[in-house]
Amino acid sequence: MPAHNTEIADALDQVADLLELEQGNPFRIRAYRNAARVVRGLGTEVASLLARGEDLPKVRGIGADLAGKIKELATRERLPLLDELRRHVPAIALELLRLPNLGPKRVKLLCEKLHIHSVEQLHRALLDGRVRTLPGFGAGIEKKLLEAIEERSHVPSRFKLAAVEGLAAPLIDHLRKAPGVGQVTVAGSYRRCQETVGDIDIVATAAKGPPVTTWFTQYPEVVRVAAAGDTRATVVLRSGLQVDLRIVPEESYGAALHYFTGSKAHNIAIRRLGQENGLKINEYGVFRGRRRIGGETEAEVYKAVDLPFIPPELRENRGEIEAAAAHRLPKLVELADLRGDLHVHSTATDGHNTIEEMVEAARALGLGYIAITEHSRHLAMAHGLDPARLRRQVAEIDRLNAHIGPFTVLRGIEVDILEDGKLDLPDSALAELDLVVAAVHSRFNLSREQQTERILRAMERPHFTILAHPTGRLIGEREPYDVDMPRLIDAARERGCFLELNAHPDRLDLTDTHCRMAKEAGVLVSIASDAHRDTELSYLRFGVGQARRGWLSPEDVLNARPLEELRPLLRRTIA
DNA sequence: GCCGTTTTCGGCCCGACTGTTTTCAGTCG
Repeated sequence: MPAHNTEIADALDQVADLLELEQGNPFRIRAYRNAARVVRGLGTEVASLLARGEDLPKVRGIGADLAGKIKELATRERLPLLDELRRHVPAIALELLRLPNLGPKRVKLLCEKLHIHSVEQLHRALLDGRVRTLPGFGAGIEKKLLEAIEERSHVPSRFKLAAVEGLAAPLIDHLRKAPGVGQVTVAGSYRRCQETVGDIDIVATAAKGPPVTTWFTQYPEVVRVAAAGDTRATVVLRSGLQVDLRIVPEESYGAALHYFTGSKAHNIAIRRLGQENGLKINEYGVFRGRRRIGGETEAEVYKAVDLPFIPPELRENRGEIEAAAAHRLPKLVELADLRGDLHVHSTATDGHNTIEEMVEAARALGLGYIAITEHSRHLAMAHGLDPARLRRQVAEIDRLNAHIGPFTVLRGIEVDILEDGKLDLPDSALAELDLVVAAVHSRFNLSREQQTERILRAMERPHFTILAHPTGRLIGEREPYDVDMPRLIDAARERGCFLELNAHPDRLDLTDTHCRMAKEAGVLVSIASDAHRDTELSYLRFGVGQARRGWLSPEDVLNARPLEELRPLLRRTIA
């Protein structure tokens, strides 16, 4: 059984953790972390590359040794180095490393001096006052660790974008009223539109920092102030979300925003470029010796290293720097590029608004068309449509289209893909429609081979247009079902059908790397809201964020096309 | 562990905050 990329990446990260605990060479540790990140973001499974007799792509930072280890993990699923390290380091050490304020040094002390073997034991040792007797520990750290252990059980470790949006907006409003504050911007993974966010980073400008950090820590939602200095502060909100604020002078705004937007890997690569050109780049600006040569805007930071501006969503050090240097950055899709939405529900099944209400909401967003795609009969709990009810809905849509003016409702369905790969409605019913969105809603636990075959068979059906939420995951709640995405993408290209990027903030699949694979294969992506009520059409913004992370341009997006260009593409799938 | 138009050895991004250190180590981002 060859290993998946995520498993390879986890193993490499674990090597890094273990080396850290052994206080190994920090640059060696970084090399392993970097390799883990590269493998995780790779479009293709390493194991299938090797099975096809191909080699790993050449990536800066992965030399002969790491490439060998990655291959070994992919094929043999074992790594002698990892086994060896595990023998030296107790398993609990890895777990303790995840706690705040515990790094390799303190973890080592805990294990060696207090013989801690579980988090519960640490908890007891903290309560007994044994921990504070160790060098480097004191009452302060004791308190923080106790808080962290007690908090751990009931706070989600990562937050979905939609949740963060709701928490960040009022905080930003609060900060804008701080004494002497200028700009206030959310940076970090939130600005990069990562699908989940561990904490939020805010960059603010002000001539004097302390009044702003004080104002910040007095925000009513703050339950704990983890740190507060003159220019930075960290708090935890009632929701459990951690917020870091950084205050810089106005002339450093761009450099600070760049620095705190990350990603870390992107920043390291940019700083390194600067260094090669004799520059020092930090959060205060770009410096040649002591002379500051830029940093008021992000564009100045990039200009200093001879690059054009790189959009935040691309900043993962996954080739964007090389692409920028070669002037081959994609022109990324924007929300305003979307002309319609190809996955929308109504009250006919499990939606909460009528088709007319959904049309009004779509119009208000500036869209020109939506497809009504109800569930099919197999999804009984959603009161899915049978052929007769579908026929009646089609007639209703035709009547509606006659008088809603410059807007079109497309006749669609979200048909279930049954376990054997058949679709839940007969071809005769599907033939009446403008498009058929097909989805897996059952039997998520099939083997990779079976699940892939099931979907491939469905794709062969004559009216199959779009594969909805292609991995079925619910972020933080349900793992994706096991499916060979490269094979699905290949099949979609051959078949001339499309993949959905479901914009619901709980789903957001395709993932960014899968979007990029689809783009490279020439398979168009439908960014669709899957709205079940009128307010959810605006979820398209999350889909666009994910699409941008996947390097998609307007021409890669099915519903960035006006209706007259869309229709022939949809018809092409009616084989 | 990686890498090279200064180098195949000796570098490797850079700074803030905390605590218990009384001048800085550990941790974090």
